[in-house]
Amino acid sequence: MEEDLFKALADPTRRRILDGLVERDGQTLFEICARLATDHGLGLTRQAVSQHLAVLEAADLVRTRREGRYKFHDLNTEPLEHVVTRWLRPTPPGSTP
Amino acid sequence: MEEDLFKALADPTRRRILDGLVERDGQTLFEICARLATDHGLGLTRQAVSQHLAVLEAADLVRTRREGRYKFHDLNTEPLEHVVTRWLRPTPPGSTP
DNA sequence: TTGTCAGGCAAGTGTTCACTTGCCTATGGT
DNA sequence: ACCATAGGCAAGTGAACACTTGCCTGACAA
Repeated sequence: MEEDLFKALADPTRRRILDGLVERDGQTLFEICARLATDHGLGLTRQAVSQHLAVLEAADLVRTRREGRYKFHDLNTEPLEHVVTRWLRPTPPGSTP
Repeated sequence: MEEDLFKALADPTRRRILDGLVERDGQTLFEICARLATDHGLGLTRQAVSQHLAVLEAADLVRTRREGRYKFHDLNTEPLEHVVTRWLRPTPPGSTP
């Protein structure tokens, strides 16, 4: 749903998680927790990050794959494609000199 | 702020307001109220819409200009430009056959 | 089997948010 | 002057949200 997408993007921590996944795909939950702590100084609980990942997954911004006892998280940019263009008006010619 | 932008986009009513401003720029508060009611069946109070417009204005998505007792609202798409591209990874060649 | 590591489920808490109600200001018409 | 119109300010309410704590499941190694 479109609703899930915008709600997922509304939280700054979730946007940081997306930033981290752009750098390296296939991170595990503990990796994401560590990166949030070291790179951004966010001391979040493992469950907090897990819930954020659930929201991102509901928005289809993050895909997951299990291997053994690890669960890797991959970024999916496809829902973002037609989001901004929704309001980007065709600029009238001559309005941007 | 970036925070204000994403929070502004998080609410469905505010996204409808943006949709309406894409169709016709320079709408007044009562016009926006009427369009939300007729086009989308949303029976919102004038103050509710006014508060939504304040949030959109804080995100710089809406610019306002006063003329007499009227206040016209104009859409500003500039904050949306570099939003999505933040996470749009350069697709590796051959990954989209 | 026992211990450990990665992750999940569920209830509880405090804050933020959307929306309403009530009153106030200012501009314009008659 | 009057009154209607267009909008603003502020307090209050109920729901959604972010985050925590505590316990439980499943996979690997000794």
